[in-house]
Amino acid sequence: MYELLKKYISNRTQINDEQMDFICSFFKPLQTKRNEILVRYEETCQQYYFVNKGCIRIFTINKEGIETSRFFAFEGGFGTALPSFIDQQPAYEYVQTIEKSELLVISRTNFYNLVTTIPEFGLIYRAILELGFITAQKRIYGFQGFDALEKVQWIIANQPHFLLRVSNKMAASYLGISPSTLSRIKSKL
Amino acid sequence: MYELLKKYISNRTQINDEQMDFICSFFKPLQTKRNEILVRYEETCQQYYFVNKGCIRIFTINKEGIETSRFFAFEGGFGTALPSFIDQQPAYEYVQTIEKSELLVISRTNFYNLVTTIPEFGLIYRAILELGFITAQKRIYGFQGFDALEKVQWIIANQPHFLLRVSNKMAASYLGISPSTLSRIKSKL
DNA sequence: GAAATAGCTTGTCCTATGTCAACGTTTTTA
DNA sequence: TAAAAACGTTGACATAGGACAAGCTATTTC
Repeated sequence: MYELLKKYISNRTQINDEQMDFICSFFKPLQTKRNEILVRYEETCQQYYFVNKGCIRIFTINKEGIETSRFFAFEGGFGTALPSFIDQQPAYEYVQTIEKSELLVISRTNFYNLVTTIPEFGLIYRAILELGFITAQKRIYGFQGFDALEKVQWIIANQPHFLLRVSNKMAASYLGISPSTLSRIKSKL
Repeated sequence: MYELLKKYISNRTQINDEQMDFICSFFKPLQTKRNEILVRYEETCQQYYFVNKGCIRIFTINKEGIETSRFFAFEGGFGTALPSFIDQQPAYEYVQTIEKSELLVISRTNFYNLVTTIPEFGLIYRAILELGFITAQKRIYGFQGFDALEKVQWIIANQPHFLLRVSNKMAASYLGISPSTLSRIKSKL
């Protein structure tokens, strides 16, 4: 149950078994269904999710009803409505499992307690933030000034499994192009 | 010289005068000219910059020669080629002062020493990363699916001084629209 | 302070991509 | 397993905004 999470942590910092088990004891298993919503728009996010199996999607819907996907967390990754989790303001987004999934959930309180009391876990959080920041930057760079074809090539180069794993519609809403355009581009390679 | 920096720190964490002075002692003043480059493409970034006066721009140039501006730090803000600073890979971007500026510079080594040894400074770094992440997210949301007019309205709402402070060309390259389009939109409000 | 360089504005034209619709296929539900 | 719903593909059409160029203005440099 905790193998992936332990691997995630031990890959990023040195930590003894006792502390590892202590950390894991705050993560509770959660089974979810396809398309289950974990955090709703305007809800304040109180949990951090680790994906053991399945996939989490973070997305939003604007006033015209258009969906934008912001982030996908697959097996072995963390995901939540991080801006809301951090500053405890209502989320401008939804958190959803797009497949039947198996998650490990930690409450915000316990998460920040671990960050504060266990320096190694503080490092983990720092690494999450650093990586999140770098990923967001790459996405801005990756998309700004790119046409639709270049965006698709970019995602293939940077996240090879992405197009195989998520639906056309969701992929298009992540890339900021219409499903029709994505479909046309894929048909030409 | 150090007023703004001290204000930045004391606004974000509790710290005594002695530690404050200790922290400040690692920041060295640097005068720069208009359009001076501080970090070049493919250089590995070794410094963090605090803006006392003037303005830092982070930007990149793609293979077709098109500039994209990623971030502007004004008086009282931090800026650097953060992805490169964090992971010590060559930067895919430039750091530049777009006006005659007065900076306070700290080396990466000293910066991370402070982060590690002074918990309050660790909190400052965490706050920088959290804010950077949230800002990047808002930008992705703010721009995805927006047309040119909406982008301009967005920047006016979120950074009211932005269009007054930077050139049309740079503003356009930040918004991901052409200078012509920005000019046309501004003329209609 | 004159010359040169860079930036801003605005017109014309053109293309990439969105919208809409029709049809076929896959997935879900009962 | 049958019906319904959602999704993917493709065609026809419309349009936002980019490219380019010309002229004007502001800024820099010497």
